[in-house]
Amino acid sequence: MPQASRSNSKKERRQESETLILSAAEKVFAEAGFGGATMQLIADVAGLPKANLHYYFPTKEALYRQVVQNIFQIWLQAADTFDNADGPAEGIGAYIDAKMEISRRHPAGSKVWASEVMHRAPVIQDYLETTLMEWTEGRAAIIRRWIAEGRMAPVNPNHLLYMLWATTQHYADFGHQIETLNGGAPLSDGQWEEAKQSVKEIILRGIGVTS
Amino acid sequence: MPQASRSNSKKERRQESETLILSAAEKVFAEAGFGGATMQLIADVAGLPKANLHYYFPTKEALYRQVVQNIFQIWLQAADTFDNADGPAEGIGAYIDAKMEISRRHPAGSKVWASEVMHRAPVIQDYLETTLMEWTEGRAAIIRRWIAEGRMAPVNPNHLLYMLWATTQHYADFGHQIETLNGGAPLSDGQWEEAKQSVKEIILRGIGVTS
DNA sequence: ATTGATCCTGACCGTATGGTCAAGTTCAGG
DNA sequence: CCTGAACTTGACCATACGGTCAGGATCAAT
Repeated sequence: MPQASRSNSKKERRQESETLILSAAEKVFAEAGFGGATMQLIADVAGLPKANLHYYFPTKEALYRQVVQNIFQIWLQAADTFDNADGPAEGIGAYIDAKMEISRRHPAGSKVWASEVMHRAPVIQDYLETTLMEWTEGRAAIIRRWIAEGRMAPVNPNHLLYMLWATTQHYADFGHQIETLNGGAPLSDGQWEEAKQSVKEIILRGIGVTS
Repeated sequence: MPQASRSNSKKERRQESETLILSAAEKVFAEAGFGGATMQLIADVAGLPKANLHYYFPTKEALYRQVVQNIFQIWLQAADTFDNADGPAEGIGAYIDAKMEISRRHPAGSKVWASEVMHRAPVIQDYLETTLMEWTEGRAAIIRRWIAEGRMAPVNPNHLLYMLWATTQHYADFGHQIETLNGGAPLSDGQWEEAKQSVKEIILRGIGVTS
């Protein structure tokens, strides 16, 4: 009988190897960019021989594509906070919290995403045109409703969303700059909290919401 | 006698060649990243043989370094608007205008800068630690003074600056995403104006300044 | 017209990279 | 215990890359 209970079934080991490789790849792609990353370095970080990587992912591009898609999923997940909200203060506030948390927990992923978009999205252009487009229009509609209901100032929804993305992701993508300006030390727990509060405070007040 | 009046003196031609190469390099580095860019492609874009590039710039890294330094100069130039201002509305408003204009006019440069910082600033770390650090502290002091004078809300100056950088540079670095969400078309003149106004409106209101 | 310095470039070189492969190892299922 | 499929990996290959160089072209100064 198949040993479903054993911790290392064949399927599970495959899953583990893929996760290990994807995690190493995310780091290396974030630090070196797609062009600067090498399969050898990813293999070293993962602690596997290079040929093994090509067993699980046929090409460097396939591996990269998987990394980017994983990030995109996390990115979209933060959307829930927006939908289930009662109003702008709660919805946008929670969205900022969620995205700041992503910047803090997945800085490498954020950088890979930024790099991909900066280079004209060679592998996820279709996602931008479909999923992201729909997501954006949906949230813009919610914002417009809030405005119509007089619950926030009449601002352009798209530019508000861009500001939310820009500001929150900045803490991951430009984390090194922030760290340098912080005297070379990563932001402490308290400083992260302060960052989150600052962003929320300025933006919420900026759209006429008194939290 | 040296032909100082002739349009193509030796010095001028050297200058022209260097500018041509730097311009091509900026484009290619922005589109492919440092690792993905090739000297051959830069040469093709510049319309010169590859060996010629190595005559003016000994290595790929030296060329890249020059590109990054040029961007940094433009970046710092926008600071003037901050210093010569009477108060937060004028100072920060003008700074946003200036940085939005940079995003519009130098999108490639902005991307190169972003890429450099994202990759832990391998070639301009010293600039971050000296020039940028001083610049930031100087502007933070101005903001603190404005706050003390009761001319704006008491916000953390550093996080305000990060927000200004993030939001304005987003329009260059993530221009492709914005373009896609705009139906595939670059922002029109009017849309750029709207973007600028939106950013200024939300941030100025967000820091308690009624422009 | 001569000359020396600067500029230009095709051909070349060593290396590192993405990817392949064949021979071996492991292991679930019978 | 056998067997075949899934997995692992050291050795290898073709290519593309950054960089070099020798020889020629250009041109300001005399």
